[in-house]
Amino acid sequence: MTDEYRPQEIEPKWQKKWEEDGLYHAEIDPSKEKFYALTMLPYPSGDLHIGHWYAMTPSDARARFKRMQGKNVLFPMGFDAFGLPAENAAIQRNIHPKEWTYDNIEHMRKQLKSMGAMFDWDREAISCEPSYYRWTEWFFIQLYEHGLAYRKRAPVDWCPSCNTTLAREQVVGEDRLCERCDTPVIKKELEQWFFRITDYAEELLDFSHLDWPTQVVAMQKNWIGRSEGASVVFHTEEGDPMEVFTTRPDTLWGATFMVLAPEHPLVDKVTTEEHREEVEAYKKQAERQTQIERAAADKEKTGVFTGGYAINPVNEKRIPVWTADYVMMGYGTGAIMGVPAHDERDFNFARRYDLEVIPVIQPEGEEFDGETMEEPYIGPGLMINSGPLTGTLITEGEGHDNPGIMAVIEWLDEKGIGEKGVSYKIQDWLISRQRYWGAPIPMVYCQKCGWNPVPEDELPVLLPEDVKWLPTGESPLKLHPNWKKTTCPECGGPAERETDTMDTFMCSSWYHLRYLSPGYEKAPFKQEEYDYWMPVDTYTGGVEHATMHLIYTRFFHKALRDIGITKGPEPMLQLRNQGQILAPDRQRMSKSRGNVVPPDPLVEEYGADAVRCYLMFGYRWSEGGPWSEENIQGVVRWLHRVWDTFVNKAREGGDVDCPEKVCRDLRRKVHVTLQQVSEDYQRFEFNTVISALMELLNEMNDAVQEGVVGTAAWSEVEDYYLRMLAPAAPHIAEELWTGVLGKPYSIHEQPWPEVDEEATQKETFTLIVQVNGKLRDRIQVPVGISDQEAKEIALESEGAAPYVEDAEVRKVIVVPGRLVNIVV
RNA sequence: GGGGCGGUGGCGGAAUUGGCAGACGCAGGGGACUUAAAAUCCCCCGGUUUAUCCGUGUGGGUUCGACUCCCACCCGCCCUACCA
Repeated sequence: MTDEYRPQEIEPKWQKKWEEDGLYHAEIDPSKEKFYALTMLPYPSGDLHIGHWYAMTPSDARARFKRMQGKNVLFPMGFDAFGLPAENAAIQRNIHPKEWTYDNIEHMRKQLKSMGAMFDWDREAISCEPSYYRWTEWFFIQLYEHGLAYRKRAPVDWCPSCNTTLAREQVVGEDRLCERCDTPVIKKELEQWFFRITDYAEELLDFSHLDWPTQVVAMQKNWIGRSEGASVVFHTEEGDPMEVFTTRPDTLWGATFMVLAPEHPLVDKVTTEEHREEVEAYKKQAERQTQIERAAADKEKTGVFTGGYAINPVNEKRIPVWTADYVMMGYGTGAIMGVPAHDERDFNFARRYDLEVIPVIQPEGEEFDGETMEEPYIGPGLMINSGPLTGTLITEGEGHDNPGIMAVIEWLDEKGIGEKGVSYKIQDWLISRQRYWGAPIPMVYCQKCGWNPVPEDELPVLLPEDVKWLPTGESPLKLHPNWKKTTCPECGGPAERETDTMDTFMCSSWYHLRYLSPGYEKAPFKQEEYDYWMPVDTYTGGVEHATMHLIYTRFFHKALRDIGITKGPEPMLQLRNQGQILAPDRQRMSKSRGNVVPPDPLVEEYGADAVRCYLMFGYRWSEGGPWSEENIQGVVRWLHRVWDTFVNKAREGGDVDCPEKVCRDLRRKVHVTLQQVSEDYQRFEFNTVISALMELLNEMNDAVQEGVVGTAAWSEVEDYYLRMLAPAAPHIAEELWTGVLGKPYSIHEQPWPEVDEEATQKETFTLIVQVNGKLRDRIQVPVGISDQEAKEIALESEGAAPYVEDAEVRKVIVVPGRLVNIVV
């Protein structure tokens, strides 16, 4: 046994032994309570980043803590292995995406293993394996057969650089840039496959079964974007219905114009010959507008008059129909009523084009004049100029929170003009990608029979290996000479395969299920595994997935539940997000900035345990912060001190008589620490886990000076210390436990210690003496002291005396076991 | 514009949920050991006019007592955005 801590020697040794012994392999055990701890799987980009360590190693520590608490813990790992970068690498370096991906996986698996995490590699799942994507395809067919997948021609966001369509979630910012390459996105009309996630919008807004961060809940609510109001049908003068959605049906009498989105199908019909040229030009320009970068500040509303008119159904008023690009085809019905007196945008538009402004909501004590008002009025008030509903009180609040609006909707309903309506921002999930490296969409098109799914016994539809890497903009599958040629499952005649592949979010929507039985060939998972392990108890990962993966996977679970494949309301009960580790310069780490901190050299120099512990200690886990090579030294020193205490200091002595008080105090400290550490692991407060262990070590070393080594108290402290340390620093804990103390292998199979409540009790405490709330004295007093005694001690205390002497004591507050505050 | 999170020493961060502000660590200063350095160990470390002092972004409030609760505001980060 060396007397010096050498992580480079002990860490690989234990990793090898743990793996040989299958120490972390999880099996169904009905006698134990299960715990499914899931951490987001990496994309095999090539190298593990310190951010992966930050996300995964504290998650590992917590999974280990749960295991020691007696839970049967499943903590799996895999690779989200389909996706664009593999294809980009293929084009750039002429290497097959499969080869690139598998090389990366092999390398990253090795890196992951250096964490010393309790990943169960027997359950590894890789989404680009045929045995995996066979089931991704199968799920698609399930959704298709239950009416949740459909095909439609739609204007889609298209990245001209990546040559692919993008989901709404992958288009970022005002400039509408591609999430991956920052190229401005353009619109393109294509036949695409969609999932009906909007059918689940309402249910997705129910977070009552979830313990998720408020931030993520807020982001999802925002993303789903539910609005309550009314849908009202206007008609053009020619009698064509024009449905609008409004959250303010109470302002219907103030509608002085209509606006259609430029892409609205009715625009052509309503436009008069006189205005056709102008409207056509505007439409063209609007289309281009989405293609060019829009200046951020330019919010000026533009539009053109179509020459057509509509009839306001509430008062038969004839109002002009305009088209303008501030109305979006993708939200509501793509048509709005313009109420300039009570809407910011409508107001600006009306003033610019000199349209009538009629106020119909009036707060007390105000009288608006449509001609002269300088800004719209958005607030509450009484309805005026509103026919039979004049005088209705409109309060703050939307939909059913607003009785006045509800009264209006009821009236509209009675008259057959409109009805209660709900609108969502969320759109159906577009899953088609014109790419090679993804799971093929298992559909076949026949001239005679239309679209049909590939029969289940023919799955998986395999990707062809012999493809050409040309940046053509078309899917390599489409260009392949014969891959798409097949026969119709219905009539047996010649047919063609769908050449698009699926969005990789489809693969990651169910990976937590594949871990349950990764090799299984009869179904995506074994039922008994599902019944035992699901749902996921704790899910950890980055907040960047809040509106994509985390909505998709909830939808997926709910859709499969309705089909009869999954069970329960939600797939992941508890979610926790780690923050982000920044570069030492406080910038986000990126290859282009060249400030990426690679974990491997750190592991090489300080050991995995030190890196793990520093990532736990140096930050509030949910916040993150800049990497600091300076600060890691504190943790490195601490681990060396731990080693020194257990290996050197504690092996000497034992012949000195140790005062009983030292033992008692040390026992108290260890049990108080145990209390805190248990709570902090539970709450994901990893920084205070480590600081508590540092404090305890400091006290242990003080006690060693007093001759505590050799006592029963010391044995207990040694034992408990290593158990508490084991989740955070699994290697050194194992070495000291098994190798130095000679206790039974493995520490990671030991139970978590129990707090001895009695040992945590103190005999004395520090009584705080305040005068008028200011600290004046601290006095050691016995624990069970009465309020009266405490009061007397405080009044007579040296520190308080000068302030109390010539003053009148008005009141004395006693907080038992804590303080006395004298009010003078 | 809307939403979320946050603001505590030179730095990372604690604070039993309304009761000793600054735990633990980094950096810094001093000392011990050493021929010397590293390592290690010990001491100091919010400010100042050194005292009935000031101090948790700012200003108010509630309270015997506020980093913690309430109101108003300022700043930073993240998400989202012509949402009808």
